[in-house]
Amino acid sequence: MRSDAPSPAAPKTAADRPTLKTIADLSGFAVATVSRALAEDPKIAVATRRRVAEIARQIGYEPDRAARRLRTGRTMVINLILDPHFEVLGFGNALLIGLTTALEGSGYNLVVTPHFDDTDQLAPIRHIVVNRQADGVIFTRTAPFDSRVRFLMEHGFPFVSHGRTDFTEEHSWVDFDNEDFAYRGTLRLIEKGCRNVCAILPPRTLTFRQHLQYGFMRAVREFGVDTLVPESITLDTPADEIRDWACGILDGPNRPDGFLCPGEASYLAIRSACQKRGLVIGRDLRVVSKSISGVISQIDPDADTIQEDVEQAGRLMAQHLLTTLSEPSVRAPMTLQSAKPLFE
Amino acid sequence: MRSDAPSPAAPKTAADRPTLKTIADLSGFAVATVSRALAEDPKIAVATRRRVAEIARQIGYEPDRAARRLRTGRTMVINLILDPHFEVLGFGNALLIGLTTALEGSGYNLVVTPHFDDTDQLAPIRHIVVNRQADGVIFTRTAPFDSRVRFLMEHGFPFVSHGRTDFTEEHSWVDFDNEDFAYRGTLRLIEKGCRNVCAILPPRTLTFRQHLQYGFMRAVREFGVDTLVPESITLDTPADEIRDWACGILDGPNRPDGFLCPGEASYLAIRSACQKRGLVIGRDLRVVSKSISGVISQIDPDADTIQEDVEQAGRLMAQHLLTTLSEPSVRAPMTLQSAKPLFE
DNA sequence: GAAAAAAATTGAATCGTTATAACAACGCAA
DNA sequence: TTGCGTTGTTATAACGATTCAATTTTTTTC
Repeated sequence: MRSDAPSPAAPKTAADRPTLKTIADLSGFAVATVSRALAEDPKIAVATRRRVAEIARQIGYEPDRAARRLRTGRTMVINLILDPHFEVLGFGNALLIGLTTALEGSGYNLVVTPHFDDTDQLAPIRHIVVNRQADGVIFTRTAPFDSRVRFLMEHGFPFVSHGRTDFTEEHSWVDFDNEDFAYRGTLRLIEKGCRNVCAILPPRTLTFRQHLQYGFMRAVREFGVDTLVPESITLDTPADEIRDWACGILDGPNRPDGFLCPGEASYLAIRSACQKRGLVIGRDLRVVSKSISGVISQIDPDADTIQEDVEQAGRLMAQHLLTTLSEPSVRAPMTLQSAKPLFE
Repeated sequence: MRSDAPSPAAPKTAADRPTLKTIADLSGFAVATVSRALAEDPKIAVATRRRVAEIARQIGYEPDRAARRLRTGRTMVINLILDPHFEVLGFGNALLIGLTTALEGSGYNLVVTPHFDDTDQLAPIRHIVVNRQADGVIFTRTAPFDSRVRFLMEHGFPFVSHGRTDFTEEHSWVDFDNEDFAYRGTLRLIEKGCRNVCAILPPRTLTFRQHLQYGFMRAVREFGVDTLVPESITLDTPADEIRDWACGILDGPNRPDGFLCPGEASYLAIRSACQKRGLVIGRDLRVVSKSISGVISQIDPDADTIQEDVEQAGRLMAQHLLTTLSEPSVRAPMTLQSAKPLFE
């Protein structure tokens, strides 16, 4: 390593990064004093604190994350578990933007971990908890009795889930009011004259299927219209499969005249099927869809959509987690995002 | 916090996380020996290495990141700079998936940092370099004389950019062959009979504008067709502005009969304008677009698109960075992703 | 069988921070 | 003078890994 043998200049970056020792030497105080002064310890004289803070500011001191983490055990890391369905149009992006903006300036880093093996959802989380890789965890697509939630609660590990559970013990979550979305969306379909409405729902494993179903059923019961809830088709079904299925349905004897799509992908699939069958949405049948990225209204300007603000969800989740981390005793923060009124 | 007052059992998780000391005690070797054994130091007897490795495996030992980082200076972190235009449909997601999959099992963590202040692109990177927050950096939307690239090269800090620069000194990058895309896309338009083609280009600040322009101009010169390259409208222009502009153009005296859209958003905007003017893509005019998320072919099954594999770009960038990190002496890896042939 | 060489192991220092406990220096009461 | 609180400051010991420079053990050589 005789890299700087010939060249005299070129000071290696960050080789001379300031530490507490630097400030100690500069100020004349001991390292311990400097540390406590920067921590605003009341046992340190106010004059000293000011002096030290000033020097720290001048030389651009920033505490070493590794040293801190080693000493205190706090990682200053929040881990987002990226799951296989993250790729749903816009959802992941929006969430990420929300998370990072809310975390900005908090001192916490967001690390993103994938988990593509659906069979063992717990693995990445167990790894994080057991090996202390983060101070808190964030994940999506929560199940009624989610194994991740159970594990994290058992271990007293801070987390915020996107979506609720059916556990009795409280935990922090952020969720979109899917029941209200489904209720109002269905009402809308009925109001427009639909008498046979179809809802594409998430897989049975996910909690928000229940919510959507409740809202949907509540609306259809009130008005006594016919329904169709496919068994084999869910929000996670590949687009072309949904499309083909919808084509079949549209050809059938009693075809639905209204569709409720709790996701953009399913809307596009239905739309695709209509195209194939020469049907026009808004004339031959009605569709109400959730809107996340905004593509839908760009494609079909007068599509009936209800906006889910995923970026806000991200911000909320980050804020909730920060709260939980700073004051663990407080009640777990929970937020239900309301479905904004339909655009008319 | 008197949670475990009554219960005697309940071993606090990870409180007894195994360290080198644990293995040392269990095996009878010294901590130093264990450390070197796990590092497969040839000066340690093979039998010892095996013995130590076996114990480590049994008790599930995993080295402490903070301790390692403090001692060696290696953070084992790769930082992705999330920029304001990350939200472009699908791009960010795909990149993230690619990055995380390629990083899986490498020991590197991916931390995501936002940078919404377009005025100082350098700030987040300077912070990372000066404060040793990561071992390598990844970013997108590269400029011909990108300040980030210059800074990182000056400091000898490992990075991979998405997009090339005009610097003479080599550095690692991954880029889509936009020139070829533009060339072939334009040829396609001409082949379909277009005689007045319009290209929406990225802002002048970005390198890939040049590439697209070259390809575009090469094709139009070969066949001597008319062109329109808007000054005020770029890929970054908000969708509704592009739409309104396009409406104006379509109303004008010599309206283009072909559009080249190097992004999904611009395609949708053009499409939107056509809808407004009652024009049909594929009949009244032609559009060739880049496809990233796949929405386009879902909306318009017979749209002319050329696929950019962003997920692969992510994987490549991660691999390149890993290579650079493990053998810094090797020539900086660079990859030009070829535009796949048009689907016909 | 002793000296030299090679092989294997280890003690101690170090990275930058924080927490504990000890230590000065001071005034003030007894 | 002795003793006792205050009030600030500091020495020291961790946290868990790596690495240099010994040190011990084994093998080889004469």
